[in-house]
Amino acid sequence: MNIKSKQELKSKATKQKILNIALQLLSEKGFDQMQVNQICKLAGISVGAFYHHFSSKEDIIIETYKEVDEYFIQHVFPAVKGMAIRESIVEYIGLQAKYAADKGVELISQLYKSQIFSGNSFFISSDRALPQGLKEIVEKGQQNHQIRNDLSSNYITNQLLRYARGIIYDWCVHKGEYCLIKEMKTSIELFSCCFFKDNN
Amino acid sequence: MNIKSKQELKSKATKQKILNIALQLLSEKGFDQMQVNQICKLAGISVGAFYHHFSSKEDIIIETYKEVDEYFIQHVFPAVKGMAIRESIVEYIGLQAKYAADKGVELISQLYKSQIFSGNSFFISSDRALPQGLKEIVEKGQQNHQIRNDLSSNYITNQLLRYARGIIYDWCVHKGEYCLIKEMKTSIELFSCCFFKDNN
Amino acid sequence: MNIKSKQELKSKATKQKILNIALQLLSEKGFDQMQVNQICKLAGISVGAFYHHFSSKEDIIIETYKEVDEYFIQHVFPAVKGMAIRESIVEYIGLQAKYAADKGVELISQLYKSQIFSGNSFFISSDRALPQGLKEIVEKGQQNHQIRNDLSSNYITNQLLRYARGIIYDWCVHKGEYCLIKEMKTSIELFSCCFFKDNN
Amino acid sequence: MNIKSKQELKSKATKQKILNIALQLLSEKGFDQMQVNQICKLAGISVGAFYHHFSSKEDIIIETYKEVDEYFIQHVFPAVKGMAIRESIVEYIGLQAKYAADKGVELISQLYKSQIFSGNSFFISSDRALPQGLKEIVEKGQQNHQIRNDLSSNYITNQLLRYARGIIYDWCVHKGEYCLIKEMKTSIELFSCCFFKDNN
DNA sequence: TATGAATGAGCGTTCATTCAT
DNA sequence: CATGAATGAACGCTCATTCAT
Repeated sequence: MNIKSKQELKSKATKQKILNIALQLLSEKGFDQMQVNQICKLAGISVGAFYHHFSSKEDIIIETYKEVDEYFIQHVFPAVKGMAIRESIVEYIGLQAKYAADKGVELISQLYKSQIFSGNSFFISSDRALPQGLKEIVEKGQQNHQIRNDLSSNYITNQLLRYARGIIYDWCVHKGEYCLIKEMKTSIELFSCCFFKDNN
Repeated sequence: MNIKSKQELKSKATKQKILNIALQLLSEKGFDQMQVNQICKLAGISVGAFYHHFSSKEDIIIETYKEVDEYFIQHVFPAVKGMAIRESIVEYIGLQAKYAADKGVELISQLYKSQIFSGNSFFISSDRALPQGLKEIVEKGQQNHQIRNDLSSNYITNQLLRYARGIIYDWCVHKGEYCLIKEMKTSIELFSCCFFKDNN
Repeated sequence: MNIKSKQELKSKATKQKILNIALQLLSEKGFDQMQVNQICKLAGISVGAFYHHFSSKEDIIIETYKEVDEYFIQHVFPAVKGMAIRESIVEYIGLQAKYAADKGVELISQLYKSQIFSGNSFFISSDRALPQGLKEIVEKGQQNHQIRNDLSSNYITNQLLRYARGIIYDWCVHKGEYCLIKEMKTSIELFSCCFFKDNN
Repeated sequence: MNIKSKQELKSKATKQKILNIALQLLSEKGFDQMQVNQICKLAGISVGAFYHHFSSKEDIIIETYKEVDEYFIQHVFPAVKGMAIRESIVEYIGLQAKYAADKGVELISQLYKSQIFSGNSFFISSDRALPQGLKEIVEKGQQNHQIRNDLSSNYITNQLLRYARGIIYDWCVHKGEYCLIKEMKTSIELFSCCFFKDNN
């Protein structure tokens, strides 16, 4: 291992440390009440160092979504490969629910809350890995003639993701009182019927 | 009219005046850019008077909730009376969308934002007029054997409302870029198929 | 009982109620944090009623001292009548300590704290019943030739009271950790020697 | 001198500058009338800089405590070295009075006020330089058989300091109307008799 | 790379007191 | 005697971001 990679490793570790602490604070106090100063104090770094790793406070949120995408690329895509279309859609969105449940209702609530007024629209961007993955499944289903072709794959994907976000939002409003994963599975099974040709 | 009620009347008028101007500013400029000072200047009252009627700036948002049910009782219930089941459901939730569109994306965003962490769960209480009205329609549909009887009226109602809230949330995240009313109509028509016996 | 005295009784009761609640708040939160509004809410009266009974917020403090004087006139003066000079001085100031201990360290702390910057000087006024009573004892002692005549009765009285206040202040700083009554007794016995002719 | 210490030096200088100006204003106008804005304007810094160095306006008061012991170690200890016991006690406590008088009644009032409810008990800690110095004098006096041995040096020291604080508190309540230094001298001479064997 | 002192415009909020009713 | 809506000047404090070192 050479010097450069050592530095890189340390840099990555610092960034991850900042991110972890920031997310901790985010879920505890919310975006507005999470102060850059405090993150730095807890992470044992200087304010300058923070801005070396993140271009702005909001960048924390964006990085988090990148983490989600990473999770989907690493774990979800392989998991649904080879499944039947129906199952893979339910599983795919089910794993989105699992991710949210794992992160905890506090953090997810804060993310959904801050999304409403954030400048960036990373959350709903169709370019992200998460929607892309689902779109691919839908398109495969359309090629197989299992999924309706009178609606574009984009439309169907967005409908499904919006529905999923609606359920997660609902779960947040209910303060995580019910099992998100189970609820998501049932609801997606119900809703996805709208897009399949054989409704039974 | 005695002295006491005169005072009360004046007090109520002042409160309503503050509320009107505040909501005006809220939808024009957003919560953060809506300044207490400005509200007071426009309302022709002192800052102290504002804080006499509202315990904080955020209180403005909370007061708004109370208007929603009033709107439904006054306008929505009569409007859907006598319609066919399918139409009445679409219309009912469509009017929810209309209400949101009328109020403006800024105000609705604030409502959806503050719901996530509010102590009260106004949104999701089944006791409110809004869900009750929808439930009645669903039950009528079940009695007519148009709507599935294997799912409870409560379940179907909650599904529909949650889906609607999901779309409104999505509309907020998209900063009101698309027409909520049209989107809601199409989406509900799509989704409601899941609950009707004859899916065509 | 005629109408007038009924009214008077009610008035007195209201005033006492305000005073009790105010003192409760005073000891809990301190003078600055005790709000007139809150007092009124807790007492179930209007703000106007408060200002009917008290000319200002600070008046609460002044009334409290009047209560102290009342206590001394009612209970302390009779109690020390007939005692020997030495005993009566120790007893007199001892009862001051007892009063403080009864009221609790919180309230006394707040009183001592607010005294430092109060506009009124009721606390240290020589005209009050409390210092007058002690002065009489000292003068009696001087006439009996038990107490030094080279110092004025005023001077001795002030020295004793100041010393007593110093001890009470100390007790406050120590958060009432020691027994004020015992400490006061011992200390006054020690200090009062300075003013007696036969020091043994 | 390296970069780091340069920064540190500048930081310290700024903090000291703020402190000096704040204390100046404090004794001139009192705590409430001393405005953070004004401090900053006079110090030629931004409001943010003030809050970078002090967590609140009250923090100014707290910082002042730390100077007292320094003053005693630097000035008082040398001054009383070699004096006779009686003189040194009077002088020692007299210099405490001089310190208070020099600082001004406003500042000292603030100290005495905030002591009552402060978390730390700086005033009454026996570990500080101030009480330690007095205790040493008392112990020397006991070894010389000038001071009573039936009372512990601790007890006598505490009695004297408490008495002194009582007088300073009284001086504060009287808004510095009389000469604290003269009053302290006379009073300590009077009181200290209680602890000397030859009372004349 | 990293530090951390400095920026500074801007805002919500307080609350004893009054006085028309 | 009692009410309580209204006053309104005044102030402490925030905090993301920058940049000289």
